[in-house]
Amino acid sequence: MTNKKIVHLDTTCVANACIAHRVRKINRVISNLYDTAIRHLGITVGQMNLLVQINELFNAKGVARPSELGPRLQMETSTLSRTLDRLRDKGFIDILRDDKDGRAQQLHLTSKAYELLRRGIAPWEKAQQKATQLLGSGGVALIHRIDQAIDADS
Amino acid sequence: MTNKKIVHLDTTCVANACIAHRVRKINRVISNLYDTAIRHLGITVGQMNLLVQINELFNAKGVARPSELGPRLQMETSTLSRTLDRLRDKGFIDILRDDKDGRAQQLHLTSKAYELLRRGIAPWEKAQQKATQLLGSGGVALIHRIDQAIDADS
DNA sequence: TGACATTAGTTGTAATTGCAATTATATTAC
DNA sequence: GTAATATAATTGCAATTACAACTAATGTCA
Repeated sequence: MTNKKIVHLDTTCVANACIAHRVRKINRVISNLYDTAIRHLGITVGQMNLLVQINELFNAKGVARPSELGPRLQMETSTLSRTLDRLRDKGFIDILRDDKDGRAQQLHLTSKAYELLRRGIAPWEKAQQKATQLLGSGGVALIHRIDQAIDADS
Repeated sequence: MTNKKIVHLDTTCVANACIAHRVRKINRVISNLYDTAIRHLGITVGQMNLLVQINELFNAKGVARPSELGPRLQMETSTLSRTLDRLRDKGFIDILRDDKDGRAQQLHLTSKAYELLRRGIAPWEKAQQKATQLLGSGGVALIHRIDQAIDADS
């Protein structure tokens, strides 16, 4: 009297092995950690990271363009476009036409954005600490390695 | 004549270290891989994984309820609720009231869902292979460990 | 039994994400 | 120099995600 149940389809392999399933789950948990930590600033992790990347690009090259942010973040142009709109509507960036190239745009952080980033660093660090605890130092190192592999691949 | 540029704010630490930034980026790339592989089936990775989890729960316990899927996937009830609605609208599941508990529901895969899962396994394997190549075998193992750490934490 | 708390699920609102199709500008090739 | 091609960004559509506030049913305890 074993095998009482009729199993219509065995999906254990997919269930146990699927990388996408796990990555998406990890993403939900980690993103939530940071979103919760900075919610009181009226911004999400995605938005904060975007502001940071704009700042990095600007500091490194003197100019930040959407066309460079997309590949850097492995993000669709359309997604980026609308996230930038939202950041502009919230007063965190100015979106200017590029003189040299009529198709392109230049992104500038406003003083409100600098202020926000300054205030955001402490709560970000707390979330980062929790995430590190959750992932373990090996996990964190690995996330960085995977990230580099993805950049190299693209 | 070094330091020509005025750097308003140094965000290199956040830019280089942020775990959320990387996890979200990895999620975009990996999810895309699977979505592309199974798009012709008219379903997304998220939906396929949900069907698989419903099947797993059903095979293991004889019944699959939303209230068990949420914690299992680290997903909000509200998100789950609407994803299930969509799967029902597409004809992949039946959502029945639970006799024993008037608040709860029982989820049943339809034959259309079983058919879909059978056809989905081959493309899933191809995506899985690409993902494994991208992450490396050590990477895959660590993703699993992180996933377990998250489950243990909750 | 009846009040209070807990649990299961839904709905309003908003952000993130991507595909497909489109507009507008710039570049290349002939 | 014009035609074809490539690049930058936007918009329509749909799915994923979560918080907050809600309804409905169950469980507790006094």
